[in-house]
This record gives sequence, structure tokens and C-alpha cells, in this order.
Amino acid sequence: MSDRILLVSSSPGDKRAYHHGNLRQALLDAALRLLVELPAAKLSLRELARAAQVSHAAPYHYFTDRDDLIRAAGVEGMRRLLLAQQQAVASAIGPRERVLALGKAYVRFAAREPHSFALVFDPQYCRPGEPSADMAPLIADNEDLLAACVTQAQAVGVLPPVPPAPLATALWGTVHGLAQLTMAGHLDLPAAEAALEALLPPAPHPQ
Amino acid sequence: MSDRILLVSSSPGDKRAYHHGNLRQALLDAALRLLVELPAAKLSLRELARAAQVSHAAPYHYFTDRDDLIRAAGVEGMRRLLLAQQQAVASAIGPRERVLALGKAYVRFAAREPHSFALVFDPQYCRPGEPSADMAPLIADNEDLLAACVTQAQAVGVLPPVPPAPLATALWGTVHGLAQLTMAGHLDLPAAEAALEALLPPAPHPQ
DNA sequence: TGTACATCAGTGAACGCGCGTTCACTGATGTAC
DNA sequence: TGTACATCAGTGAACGCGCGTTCACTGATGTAC
Repeated sequence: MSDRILLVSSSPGDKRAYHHGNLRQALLDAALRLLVELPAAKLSLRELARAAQVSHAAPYHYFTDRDDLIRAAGVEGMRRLLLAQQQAVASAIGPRERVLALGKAYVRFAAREPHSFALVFDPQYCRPGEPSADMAPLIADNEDLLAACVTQAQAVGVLPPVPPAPLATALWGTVHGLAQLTMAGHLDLPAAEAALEALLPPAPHPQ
Repeated sequence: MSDRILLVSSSPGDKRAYHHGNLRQALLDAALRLLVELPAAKLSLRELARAAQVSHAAPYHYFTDRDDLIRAAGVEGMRRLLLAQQQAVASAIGPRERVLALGKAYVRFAAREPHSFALVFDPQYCRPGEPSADMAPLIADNEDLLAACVTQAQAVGVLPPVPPAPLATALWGTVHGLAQLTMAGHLDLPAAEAALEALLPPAPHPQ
């Protein structure tokens, strides 16, 4: 199947082929590619279709309307944000390094894909109160990952022995805010990472 | 002068009056009113003119184009964000309460005026690297206010005796992130404020 | 106080544009025989 | 292996819409005399 996709999409100049093979995913990939440059609000169906090299009516075979497509792109963005954190945590050694790795991956993702990141947190498209069936498990997985990192860090004294729930919230707020400020150009990546390290002293808190 | 504005704008049903008197400020007020409901990207010149009860061409007497107007609305938003923090800090007693008041005012402003807040930090309109002549002093004042609160809190042991610059950055990140997550519906205001308090233990850090 | 006039804030018609969405269609594909 | 056919993914013309921007204009205002 992927041979067919490659065949169709990698032969420039030939006529538009019918039966693209995997247009749904191709549209989402194109959307996330365009979101590197454009905010979601400026991403039009027609430009997206152009980027995916199909007619502007083709997306309607896979999405009911523009909002449906943008929401699906948001889920894809969340998938990638979660994956970035999971990979960073998996290759870090020790509780302090795992918390740091998670936070840095979060900030780096936002800096690399600002508008995908913004879309994931845009209540206009991705309402946290009523997440879609695709989105909900990703959110739950991310919360679990953060909670695990926080309690492990508390166990070795890298984080203070306060109730873990508000502590996790505060840490989420910190990495989220550093991510936003980096995206917006108020901080550069090293400054954001230095601020994050300043919150996690190598010297353990008293147990 | 303000008598004339009130006269014109408070007499519904009468003909459109020439010589509004203070249309520039009226447009900015209307913009910030509309930004309570709409993101800046969806704020059209025509809808704004409708809200200010002038023809859709009238704004061009005060702003060169749509971007110019939106940018000016961003400056107005920053003015209000700074004012909210200044007032909160001024009526708080003691270093810990002043830091808390500043952070809570920041979060509350974002919750109350989400799209004005977003506009202030939208690099599309308000580029932090090259702030406008109107914006720059507001940013500087805000940084000074935060720095003063941080060093005072450090002086009494409410914040740890680490270098104040990255500490201020981390705190800014935290309140900014809590603000964003509250705006987006991931947190409610009490949860955001509880997280903030969790970071500032009443028991002082060792000096 | 009344009159003539220059100023310029705001009007409203007009423009071209890209958009989202619809719909009858076309033709490549895989399957049944 | 070849042929007939049903399926349905993708096409492209068409629609109405609201937008940003331009421009000749109008008429309220304040001032000079």
C-alpha cells in the first residue's frame, strides 16, 4: 500500500492520480507541515488540498468540514507531543533527569512546532472539557507520565514532599509557560531550560 | 470633549454623527470588548466598525490598515495587564503576598480577557524582539515590577537565595503557563491559584 | 452677532479576492465470471 | 486469461459570502472677518 502512495506522490509532473491510497493521513501530515508556518486559524482547506496535491473538494471524502479536519490535526499534534515526551523520558537516567527530560521535550516541541502546539491547547478546536475519543487517551497517558515522573522525583528528594497533585499542576504550568514564552520569542531555548533547571536543585530537598 | 462622545454614542437611533470626537480610543475599546469573545485573528475591521457604530471605512482615518489597528489593541491589552498587576501588588501587604498578588492578577486577567492576553503574546502582531515605541515601556515596567517582587521575597526567605534572573524567568513561566492552562479550560482559577501557593511555602527558605 | 469659508472626520458604493461548501461527473480499481 | 461491471476516490465548475482596501463625496465644525 505504501508503495502505491510513494509511486503516486513521488512522481512530479504526472497527472493527478485517482485513488491516492491514504489521503486522510496525507492531509493530516500536510496540515502539520503547514502548521509549522501558519496558525490554525489561517490554515485553509484549499491551501491544505494544494499542499497535498489534490483538488480542494477531495478532503470532504474524509472530513465532514474544515473544523473536523483541524480538530483531527490537533489530535495528531497531541500524539506527537506525547511521543516526544515519552521518548525523552525513556532515554533519561534517574528521577531528576527524567523530570528535566520531560520538561525540555515539552518546551522543544513547542519551539519546533509552535502552531501545532497552540492548536492542541486551543479550546476553539480541542475542548479539554469534552475531549474527542481520539484525544482523551492521549491526555490521560500524558497525565500519567507526568505523575509518574513527579512521584519518582519526590521519592528521591528532588522535589519537595508536598501533595503531588498541585505540585504536578505547578510543574505543568511552568513547562507550559516556558514553552509559550519561548514560542512567542520572549525567551530562547537555553534560557527556558536554565529556568527549568533552577527549579530542580541537584541538592535533594529534605525528606 | 467627553461630553460630546457621550452625547453621540449614548443617543441610540439617531443618525450617524460626523466628528465622533474620539474615534481612535472608541475603536480600541470596541476591539478589547470584542476580544472577550473572539480571537484577534477573527476580529475583522468591518465587525469592529459595526461595534463602534461607524462606517467600515472610518478606521482608516486613524490606522493605516487592519494590522496597525490590531497591534494598537495589543498595546492597550498590555496596558491593562500591567495595570491589573500594579494595582494587585499595591494593595498587598508583605513580600510573599505581593508575589502571590502579582501572579494571581496575571492569571485572572488571562481568564477574564483570554484573547486580549493572547494578543499581547502573539508574535504575529506584537513581536517581542522589536516592540513598538508604545509597547516597550510597558514591558520594561512589568519586568521591573516582577524583579522587585522577586528580590523582596528572596530578602525575607520566601524565595530561595538563587540568582534572581533565572528565578524570575521561572516564576514568569509558571504564572504564564497557569494563565494559559486556565484560559484553555485545563484548570479552573482555584486550582491555578493553589498551584501558585504551593510554590511559595509560608515557611521561609534557609537564607 | 451674523456670514463665508477652509478643514477634515466619517460615508457608502465599488473592487477584487480567497474562502467553505455543493454537486454532477469521471475514470482507476478490484472482483466475479 | 480476458471481459463486464459495480464501487467510490478524486475532479472541477459553480455558488454565495465577508473580507480589506480605495475613493470621490458630504456635511458638521471652528475660525476669520
